[in-house]
Amino acid sequence: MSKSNNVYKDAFNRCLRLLDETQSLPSEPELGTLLGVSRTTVRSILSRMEETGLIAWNKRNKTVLRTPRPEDFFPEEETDSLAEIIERSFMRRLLAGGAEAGMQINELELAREIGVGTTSVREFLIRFSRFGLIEKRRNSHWVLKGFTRAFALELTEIREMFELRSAAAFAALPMDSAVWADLDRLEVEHRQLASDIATRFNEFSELDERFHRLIHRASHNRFIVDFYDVIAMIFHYHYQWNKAEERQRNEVAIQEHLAYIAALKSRDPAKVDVACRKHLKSARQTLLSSIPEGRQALAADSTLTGTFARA
Amino acid sequence: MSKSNNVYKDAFNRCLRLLDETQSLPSEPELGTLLGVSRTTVRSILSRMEETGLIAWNKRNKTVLRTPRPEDFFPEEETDSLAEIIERSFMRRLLAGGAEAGMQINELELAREIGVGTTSVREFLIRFSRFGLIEKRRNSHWVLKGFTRAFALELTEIREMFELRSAAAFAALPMDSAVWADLDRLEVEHRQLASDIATRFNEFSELDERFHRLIHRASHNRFIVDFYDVIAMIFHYHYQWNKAEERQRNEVAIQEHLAYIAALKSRDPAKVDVACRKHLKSARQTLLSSIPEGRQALAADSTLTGTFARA
DNA sequence: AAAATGTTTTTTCACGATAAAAGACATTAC
DNA sequence: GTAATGTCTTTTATCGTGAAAAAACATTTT
Repeated sequence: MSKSNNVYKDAFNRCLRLLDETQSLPSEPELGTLLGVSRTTVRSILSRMEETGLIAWNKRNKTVLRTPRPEDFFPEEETDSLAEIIERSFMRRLLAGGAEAGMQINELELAREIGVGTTSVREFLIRFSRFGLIEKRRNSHWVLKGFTRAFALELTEIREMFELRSAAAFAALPMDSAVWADLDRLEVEHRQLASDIATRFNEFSELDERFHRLIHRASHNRFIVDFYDVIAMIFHYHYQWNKAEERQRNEVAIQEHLAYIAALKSRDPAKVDVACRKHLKSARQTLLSSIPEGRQALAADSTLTGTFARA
Repeated sequence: MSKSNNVYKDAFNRCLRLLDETQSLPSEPELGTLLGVSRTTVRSILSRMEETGLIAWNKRNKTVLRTPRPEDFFPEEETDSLAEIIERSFMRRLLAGGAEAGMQINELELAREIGVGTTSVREFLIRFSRFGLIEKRRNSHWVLKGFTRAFALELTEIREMFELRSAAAFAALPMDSAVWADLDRLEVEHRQLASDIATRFNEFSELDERFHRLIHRASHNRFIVDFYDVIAMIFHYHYQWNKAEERQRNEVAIQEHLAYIAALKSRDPAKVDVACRKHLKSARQTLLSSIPEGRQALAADSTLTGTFARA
């Protein structure tokens, strides 16, 4: 199968939405920049749009012939990259239970079950290893360290260290820095979400990530910025499986963020420290409460074979 | 070529040294544990030892027939894993000059120049990326961020944060913890090295790593422990290219370590903090002084093609 | 029966091959 | 002459394959 053309399909779908909005298409290089793909892919997209009668295309003249219909789009599941597919599949197994600490991870089995080559699985595991949840035995298998309370505590310890430092650096930024405008925009978004919380509470996780990434960026330290990837990954999946009291939790978090934002705007280091600590403390509580100690197999079908096997 | 048998060759050489020392060989499983390889590899080793007349081997009876000669050993360069070969080769290019920040890294070219498959190079780059020196453009090439002053500052910022915390945790460890004995042993090694510094100054880097790893382990935080890999990698190569005043630098560092050890043994948090800061400060100075700002191509042969190409 | 050796199966590691996607070069249009 | 389009080349992403190494199973020895 060699390589799927998901880049093309995903860009095609995004291009359709663009077409729907603007009713016109720019030049090939411009479209490439807009979609984040090369001209080669842009031209494939335009070819198909011409074939399916969406546009008339002759050199620089691109005329929109009709509005995109649902059936013009590629199915969403065909637009995911292999890495995304593998990650989702792996995380589902990890969180579905039956994945106890110390178990072995079998590359070949994982590859077969997901239906991909071993190379892709290997590369995924190497990339994933920086999250601290798995570990490689030299010349041998991977070992699952498990999504345990210890993991959550170690993660939050670093997070708190990094965020306190980043927040302090943020507050010390000169007033003419562009971040203050970014912060203002995020504040507005927080207020809008707060007033609409009943219907839009599930939009918080995305806003949460943008907010914290903005703060971490003020550290101007690549290791701090990169570490947020670990936090983001954990929270991403955490939000998916822990839906209990989601609305209420998010409501509280928004208020904490607003207090945090106000503290940053005051540029008073002591106030920033207090607001940051308060928010981090409740974030830690939320995460910890979703990891019962002695996390066991939740499903009873945990057999001795499969991706995760007993050591 | 599929896969080299470097694991076997390396284990064979180590087994020869063992044979030379003990004049006998234990059972197959025991030997496997000792050498850190599987029984399959152990049996291959024994087979060759029998063939080359080193031992007589009949089931459990392994009789040593003669002492290993230099020509019995596999050449050292055949015992390196592919990952090691690629890393060394990559770092040489990186440090040899001509590798400016922003340059592209070409997987195919790198693979061809080193004489290995692309998969191995890809996996190396993914693993290496956590060191913060390179960055991947989605669906495209890697970008070299460069071994710059900024990098060194960001690295040491985290290092100092982590080590101060680890040192504090270390000092707070109960007296019956096994680490105190480890610390005592390291202290002795430091004193021995200090008295022999004229001839053995180049042994310091290895001792340095063991000392700092012991301290970091007291944090009981996998992210802190893992981060030391980044520091160790940088210092490893740093020691190789910056030989200026090596002896004097190491002499100073040993004294700082001894003061640091004394502070830890006092278990007085304030003293630990002072000693730790002092050592970290001079470690940072040493690193920074070896990275001239505006680090340019040192070699004149930097062409527009090759592993690192101008963006 | 515990622990070794002997044998077979499975998994990891590394490669070359191939389609997708990016990038470079040549040509044309404004 | 700048910026687009048209064409060709190179690189990246992914797979299947095969040897090295690990692991599992069977048999023998003490």
